[in-house]
Amino acid sequence: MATGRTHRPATRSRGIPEATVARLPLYLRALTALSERSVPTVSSEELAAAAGVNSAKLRKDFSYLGSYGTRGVGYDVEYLVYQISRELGLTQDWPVVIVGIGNLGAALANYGGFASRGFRVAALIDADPAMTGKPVAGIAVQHTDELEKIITDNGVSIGVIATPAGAAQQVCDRLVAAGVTSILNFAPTVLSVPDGVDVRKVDLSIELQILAFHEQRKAGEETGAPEEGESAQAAAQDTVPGAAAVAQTPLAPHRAASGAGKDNGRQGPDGDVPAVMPA
Amino acid sequence: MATGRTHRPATRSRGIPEATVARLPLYLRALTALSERSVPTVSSEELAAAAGVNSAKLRKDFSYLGSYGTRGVGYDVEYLVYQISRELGLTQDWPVVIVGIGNLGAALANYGGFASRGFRVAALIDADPAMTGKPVAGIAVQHTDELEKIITDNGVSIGVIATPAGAAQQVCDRLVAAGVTSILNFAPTVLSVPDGVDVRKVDLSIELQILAFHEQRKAGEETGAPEEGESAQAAAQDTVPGAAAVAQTPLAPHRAASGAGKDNGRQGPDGDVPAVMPA
DNA sequence: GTGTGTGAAGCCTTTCACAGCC
DNA sequence: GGCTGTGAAAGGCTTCACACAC
Repeated sequence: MATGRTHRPATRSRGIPEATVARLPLYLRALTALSERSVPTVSSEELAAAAGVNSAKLRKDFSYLGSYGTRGVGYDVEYLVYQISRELGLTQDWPVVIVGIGNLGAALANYGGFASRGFRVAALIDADPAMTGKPVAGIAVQHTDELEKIITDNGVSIGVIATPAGAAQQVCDRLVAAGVTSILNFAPTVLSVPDGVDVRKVDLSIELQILAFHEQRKAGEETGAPEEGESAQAAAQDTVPGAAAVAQTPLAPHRAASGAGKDNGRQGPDGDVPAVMPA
Repeated sequence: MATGRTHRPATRSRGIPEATVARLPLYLRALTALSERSVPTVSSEELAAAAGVNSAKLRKDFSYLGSYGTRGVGYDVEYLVYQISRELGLTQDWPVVIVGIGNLGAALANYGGFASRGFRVAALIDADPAMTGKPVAGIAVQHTDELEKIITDNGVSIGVIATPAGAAQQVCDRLVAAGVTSILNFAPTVLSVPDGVDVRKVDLSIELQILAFHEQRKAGEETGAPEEGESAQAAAQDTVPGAAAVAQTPLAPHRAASGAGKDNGRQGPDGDVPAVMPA
């Protein structure tokens, strides 16, 4: 590795840390809310509170984008909205396909936040012939056979996989072969993709398990041995007093996926292909 | 801060890094798959590939749990499954309530991975009287009025919020007041919670925006100025050759939430209360 | 020989604290 | 006086590389 990033003239550097990128959408949402309330400017302290981070972090984050604030005053809301949108690439239109129109796929298709952020559902795709033609969220579901054509015709570069785990790798391969270079994966599988393809993973089961871990710890503390409980628990507390222990959408290590793609044809535990993203 | 963690006799230390905790479910899933194929032992290299991480990280992670491997051989699959399950608190039963039975709530209710990991859907709750009594995933939906009673009667400590953003904070407050201490939030809002309550956030819109950011960068590189593109892109590549740039469920800073709970009554952009988790 | 367990090094992220500009 | 922008310090996570156990 020995990546670049080392020194770089601060001139609007291309080198925004992943952790910062992951928080930009948070700021953007808070700013959008302010914008709708016609708030003209906001301080780092206020915005940070609205976004659920601390102000030092926010200022540092913004410093990677440039100097968009005014000392002694704060940030211009509209201007920041624009700058962050541009940085995130939301000023352009991103056609998206959703593959796997089960309960989850339907939920995603109905998700209002799509359109408002530059994303457009270009197509819904499902392998079940019975689904073909059925309208979901006002869009007729298309059969998997059409996948390649849909991707090409619409110039889709972002795909969402909401299929059962057993189908995910195969769908992924087809998406990638057809030209998709970013994938949001809801199936509980490790996808292996070629170089240059981004995959992000959302996994309900994992989130719950992490919660259970902390929950268990709490229970253990109040009951049996208080021991030296400080570690995880105590580290909480941030800017605001009345709030703690919240893990916001965390940062993204941006690391490589596994291979071992072989046994991906296998299904997880549970019955065969439960309604939505089996474990 | 100056947290503990400093030195600690390696005796099954209480101080597993958050990043490690976030990966345990990944290992557990891979191990479960191996277990079903009756694979008796596995090396760090193999398991790491199956889980989509590199082997050094995996070994380091396991070292926080204890020395469960055998040098020159590997790890006993069944034993590891048990140890990780125990560590995550999955050997006990966790009753869970899901609040907000729209498209997403229904998807979650139908999610097969619940039961198989020690989680049990104790109740489905929705504010719409028309939903009350309707069976979803074999469970009759109950009205929000019953929320407190349900929590208490079932000893629920984990709640899932799948309501529109406008309702999330209020639901959260009621859950917490009734005794819930861990919340998985699908609504695109910053929840403010009292000390000692864990919140994890899953947000589709944010994930897509992060993808768009990288996607935009790719486009910029191949088209206009190749500049000094290496930064983000190059940092990819891990263990396996044929795979890169995957951001697996990232680590969790485990930080405090915002206040500013005031304007949470406000709705996001988009129409009013779209089907599922509006932006 | 093989593969784990782990100190040490390196990198990234967060936090601090204050100079500088309005 | 207030608030941003940012070096510097601190902390945490990942990677390296090798001793050690089987």
